[in-house]
Amino acid sequence: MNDSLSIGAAAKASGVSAKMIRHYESIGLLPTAQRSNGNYRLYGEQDVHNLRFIHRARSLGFPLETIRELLALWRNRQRASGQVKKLALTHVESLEAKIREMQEMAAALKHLAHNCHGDDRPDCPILEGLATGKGHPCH
Amino acid sequence: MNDSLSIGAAAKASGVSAKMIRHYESIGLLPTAQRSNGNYRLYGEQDVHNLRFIHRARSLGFPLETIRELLALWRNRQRASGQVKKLALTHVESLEAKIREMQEMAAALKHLAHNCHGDDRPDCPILEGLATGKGHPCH
DNA sequence: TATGGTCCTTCCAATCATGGGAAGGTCAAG
DNA sequence: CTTGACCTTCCCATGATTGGAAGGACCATA
Repeated sequence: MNDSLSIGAAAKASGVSAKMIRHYESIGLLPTAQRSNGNYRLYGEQDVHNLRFIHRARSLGFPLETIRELLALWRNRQRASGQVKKLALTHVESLEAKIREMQEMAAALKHLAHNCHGDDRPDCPILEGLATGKGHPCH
Repeated sequence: MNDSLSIGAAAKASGVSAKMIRHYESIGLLPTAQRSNGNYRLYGEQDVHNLRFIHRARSLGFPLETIRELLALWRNRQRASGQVKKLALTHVESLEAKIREMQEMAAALKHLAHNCHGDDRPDCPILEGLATGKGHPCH
């Protein structure tokens, strides 16, 4: 055996689960893996690099379709860094939009909860807020 | 015809789409709707109240299973407000956890993008960061 | 060599909330 | 009676990931 890894070993080495490695191959995010005599997938150093790249991009929240583009740019040594930066900043904007949205939810909810004594009594401004729309984010 | 609304009218009145109203009924979040002669669903004032409650709770990010509990508490006049408050604050925590996570992603990505000139040249710290793990959130 | 344990294979299904669309029934107005 | 807007049910798709079943392959040790 040379320096090839089984899918389980590649999973440990890259941080991507074996399940996901198969999935990424099936949707064409990864090239078809080499196979052993026993039909096991085999992974080399370059494959593990690819997997780690994907793992890091996922951990930054990039959707798989964007990762597909990032991989293509990564492999293309004639790429323009502007293209990469644009993908990154677009993603930052969508992250920040979601963050703002959730911050509004949390703030509205904390406001409602603040006025709720939270004991055994049935009186509850949270339910009232949900029922009437008072103290509700603009919508 | 009395004060009953069709599903489309109830959708407009509540902000919940007709598609979703049917879905909520199918998963037991809403009671089975009354039917007209022609088998159309009919909604009264109380149903629209329910739908608006659900719509507001969704807009605060509550998952449907929690909304199911909130509806039960809303209907139960012997509820303890502490139960409601607990559901609300648990949800606030999960919102804040997700917010923190996404803020870390955005910060790491902005850091990488900050060092990328973003022009026609191929040199790109963002791709390098993804490839090597430098400037990466603790993981 | 038999056997068990661990890895691998493929395929199918579930999550969560929502929406799209097909094929067909109902209803009001013209 | 036709037209068009609405309704019905049913199936499928999204995005990323995980779970499991059923079966084959590999390897160590007894």
